[in-house]
Amino acid sequence: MQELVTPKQVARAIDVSESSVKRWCDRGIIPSVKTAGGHRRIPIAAVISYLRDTRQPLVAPEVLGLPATSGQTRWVQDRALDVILQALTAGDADRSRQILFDLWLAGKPLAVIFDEVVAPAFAQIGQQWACGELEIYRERHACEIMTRVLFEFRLGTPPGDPRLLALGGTIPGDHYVIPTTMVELVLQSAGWNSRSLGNSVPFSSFCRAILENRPRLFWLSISHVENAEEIVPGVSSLYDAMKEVGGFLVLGGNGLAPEVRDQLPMDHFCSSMQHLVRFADGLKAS
Amino acid sequence: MQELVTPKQVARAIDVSESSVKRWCDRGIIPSVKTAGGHRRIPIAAVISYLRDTRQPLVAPEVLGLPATSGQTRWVQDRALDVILQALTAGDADRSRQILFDLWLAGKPLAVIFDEVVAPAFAQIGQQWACGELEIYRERHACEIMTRVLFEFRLGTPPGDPRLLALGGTIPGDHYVIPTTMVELVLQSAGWNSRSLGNSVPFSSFCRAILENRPRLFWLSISHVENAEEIVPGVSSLYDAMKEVGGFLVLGGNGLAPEVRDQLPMDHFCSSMQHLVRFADGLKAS
DNA sequence: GAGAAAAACGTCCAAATCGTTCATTTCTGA
DNA sequence: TCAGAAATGAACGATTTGGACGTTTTTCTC
Repeated sequence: MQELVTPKQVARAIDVSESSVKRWCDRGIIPSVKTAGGHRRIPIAAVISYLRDTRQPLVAPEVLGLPATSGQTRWVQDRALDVILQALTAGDADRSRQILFDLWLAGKPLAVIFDEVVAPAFAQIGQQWACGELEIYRERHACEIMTRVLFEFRLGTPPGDPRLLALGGTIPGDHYVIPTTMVELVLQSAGWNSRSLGNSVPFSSFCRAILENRPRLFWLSISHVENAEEIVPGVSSLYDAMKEVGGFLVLGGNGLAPEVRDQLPMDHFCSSMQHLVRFADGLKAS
Repeated sequence: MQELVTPKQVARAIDVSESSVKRWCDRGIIPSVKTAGGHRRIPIAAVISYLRDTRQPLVAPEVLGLPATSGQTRWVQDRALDVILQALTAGDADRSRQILFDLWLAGKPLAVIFDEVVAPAFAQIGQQWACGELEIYRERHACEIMTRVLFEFRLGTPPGDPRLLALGGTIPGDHYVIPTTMVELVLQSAGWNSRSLGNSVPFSSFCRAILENRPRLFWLSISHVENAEEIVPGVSSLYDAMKEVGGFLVLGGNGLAPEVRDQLPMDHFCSSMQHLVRFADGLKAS
């Protein structure tokens, strides 16, 4: 735990301008020290006591909850996975939110956070669960917590261009909410008007959704396949529908065996959220 | 999303003069904090609870970054069910949120809103879907929208007493997120520290969760029963676990046949969210 | 260890907010 | 109905705040 933080961090944490924090430091309202070069460093204890004095709520505690990010400090990225894994399996929602929010404040794109922290964390949780090392309820609770945190992020991203409609969801029998929510979020943050239609939607109904809403992009998040023989005809029908409305079909998720994947008609297969963003950006440009 | 707002913003949002807002802050009618320089900062939560208490209309919610309101609360209360049904089946997330937020601002308790608007709406949606009058994807999308709106409400309710731990979830094969989320929310607004452990959790793992976390209350939201023969032994094991930790088991949901329900050991069966609140309040008192 | 990118520095200024005062409007009870 | 009390909204100079700017320090990378 870092003892000293910068005025910028304090400003974000208590929702005032950096100028004010600097002024208060200089006036001694917030005790601070200076580096040899004249940069202010504020002890966390000083921030806490200031907040107590003014009765102010800590607007963004996550900024102070972790060691200084100061932009690109490696520390957070390297340890984020370990720390969030621990928090998620312990059912600590606040800490999980804190870690992701801190990365976001540090300027990391959502796609990177999802690829490098969230996805690996749940891969490991899934593995531990499969090995019997982790109680099922802890795995479920971790999913529940992450779902909530993702929804909170959703509130922070501005609505996308209404003309860039992206729809998607999961196929019958696939109840994993997190991946399709991540896709929705990532596309939204890339400027799309994206909405997940939900989990376990039959192919035929997806087709109707496509024909009725005419999205420019349609995604399928495939984490689990219940009926293998339905996949090929189902995806084919979606592909045909997308061609009819002049849009593109994107698939993703690690529930598909490679030999099945090769049989499926699609415009793109995304092995990561960052791939998806690149493809979606290319589509936007055209 | 901005946590703290200025008196001027509040004044514009509820269409009163800035002077009045300042006076209310100073008198404590609207709790507020001050910056080091003496400027007032008002937590949005304080504004909302003031509006709820005084039944004042929120004229310009966008100033505070809040969802739109119709302003016509009376009209909304009468026709809320019809209007939200229409919005949900049309996939209009903003309008659905607006209706519920209007009701909430008008001072309706969450339990009442859920019992009289949300539950009937989804009952009807489910019926239309079963009759084939409604595309499946529309039903799923409606669920998706409601899930998101419910999570937004979750942010508005203060955290409960940490000693009043309530846990719950749904049984294997039950993937309905909305009811268990509503229970979590209602208990939270009743002052409990409640968390849904997730969907489709095996009974044995629920037992572990109970023994490890020792909740005072445990709920099961039963919307769908996959294996009828598992129910009686499963619920019995939960009941025994709750008795071991000195807590109470509550069941709810319309997925249970009456003859099955009578065989199940439990402390209370809740046919509505308002019943649940009453039971939980009684528990709190003791 | 040097070069480059990012963050923080100090300073300045327009805009916002402060506390106060004072008409005006609204409420209340005889 | 009307006088007095209470609340509201507007106006004022003094103070605080937030953002912009070019310069300096820190951090990252090679």
